[in-house]
Amino acid sequence: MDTDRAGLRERKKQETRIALSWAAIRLTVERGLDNVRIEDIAAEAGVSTRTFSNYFGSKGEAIVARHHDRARAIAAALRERPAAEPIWDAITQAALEGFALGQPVPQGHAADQSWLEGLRLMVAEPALQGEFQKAGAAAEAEFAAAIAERTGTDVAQDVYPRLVAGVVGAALNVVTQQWLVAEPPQSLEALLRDVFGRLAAGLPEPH
Amino acid sequence: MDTDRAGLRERKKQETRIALSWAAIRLTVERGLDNVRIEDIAAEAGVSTRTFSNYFGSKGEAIVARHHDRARAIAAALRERPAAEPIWDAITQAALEGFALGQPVPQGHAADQSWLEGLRLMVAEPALQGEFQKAGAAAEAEFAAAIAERTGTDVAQDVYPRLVAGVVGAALNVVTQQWLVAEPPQSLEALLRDVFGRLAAGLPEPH
DNA sequence: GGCAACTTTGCAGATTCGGCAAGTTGCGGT
DNA sequence: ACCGCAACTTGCCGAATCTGCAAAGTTGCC
Repeated sequence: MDTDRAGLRERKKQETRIALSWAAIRLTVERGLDNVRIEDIAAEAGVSTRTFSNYFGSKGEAIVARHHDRARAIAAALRERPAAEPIWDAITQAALEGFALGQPVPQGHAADQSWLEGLRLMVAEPALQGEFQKAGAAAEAEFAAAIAERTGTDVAQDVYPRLVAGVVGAALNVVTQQWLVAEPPQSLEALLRDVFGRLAAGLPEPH
Repeated sequence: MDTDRAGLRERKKQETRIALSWAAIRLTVERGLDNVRIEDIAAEAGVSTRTFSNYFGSKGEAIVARHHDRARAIAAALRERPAAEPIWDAITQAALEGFALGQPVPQGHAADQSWLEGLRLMVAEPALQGEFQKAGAAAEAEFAAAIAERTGTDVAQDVYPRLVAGVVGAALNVVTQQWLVAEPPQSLEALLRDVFGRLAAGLPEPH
């Protein structure tokens, strides 16, 4: 989390983690999930395969790590929003902040068409679906805690915070997917506002 | 799907599938996920390990198979609801029907305390979280299709059907979890009505 | 009865997973 | 500056999983 305040040790760990995750993503986008072995990812990141296992339990986990970090960033951002702010406004803002941080497309791949195509293939990979969901679920726990805190409810007793957290997670998934696929492209901000607006309105049927 | 109309062949396949899934669940509840090998599950169901792999790609898949089937049943039930019915009523009813079918606790384990305890441990298993979510996600595709059909929207273009499907999936997860943990126990019906009611109301903050 | 389609199964090779012990390196105390 | 501890990396190895392939056993249908 804190890329600044931390010893060399901690920094290096983060670097390896990110290097591994990114290597996993890049190779998967380029070759397809099945054509990437852990060995390749480790080599790409300059560590041993055994070290890979120290960081992630599987290929999927590594690939989804950035997704996971972003979700946690959003949860963290939510805690920072003023308590007086209506909850859906707060969530929308937190999501915007979280998405603003992580660049999903580092380096020079920004407008690369084949990269985008590979990305779409990757997120469509059935074996990764569960992994993405799992990452979201892990973050949802933090969400739920943040929401419980804000609304004075109890995570253990009340359904409310977990329900909102789950719904937000689902919404983020849909937004991410739609953003990736939409033709013509839509801005993340517009998508987020649209989706959270619908949620706050009780998901009325469109007509 | 059709346990009736089908040859002996199809019936046997379903039986094996269910036997495997249930063996996986039972052994996991009793011993814990890490102490169950595919070999054990296959033996329990009276087939070879190779056959296990013909049905499921992993232990996790086998364990969540029933969960998965139920989610699909709910999606199917939704299609049967009258088109005029308000959407949240239809979804609530479909969920009630879907849950009514699958007995999560066959045999004589119904009120068994240690069984319940094992179940809680099982659903808390991190390695299975993703699996559960994945099963839900697979069903969500059918949900989205059903909702799109009902509301005259387009799954590919509109965000609405996927958003609702995702939200419903999240809601079902929360309900299942709450139902399993709630002390004192709450009825599924009450939980479902509560949760879907909140969703339809735009998830207002409790006070 | 007999053929065609489907399912089960054993086997082998590739890959992944996780414990263990040895080697390295950052961090803090003296 | 020095030293010892704790953390991290790594290689090695065995257990477990996954998958293709071909043989053997079943089922459905004429």
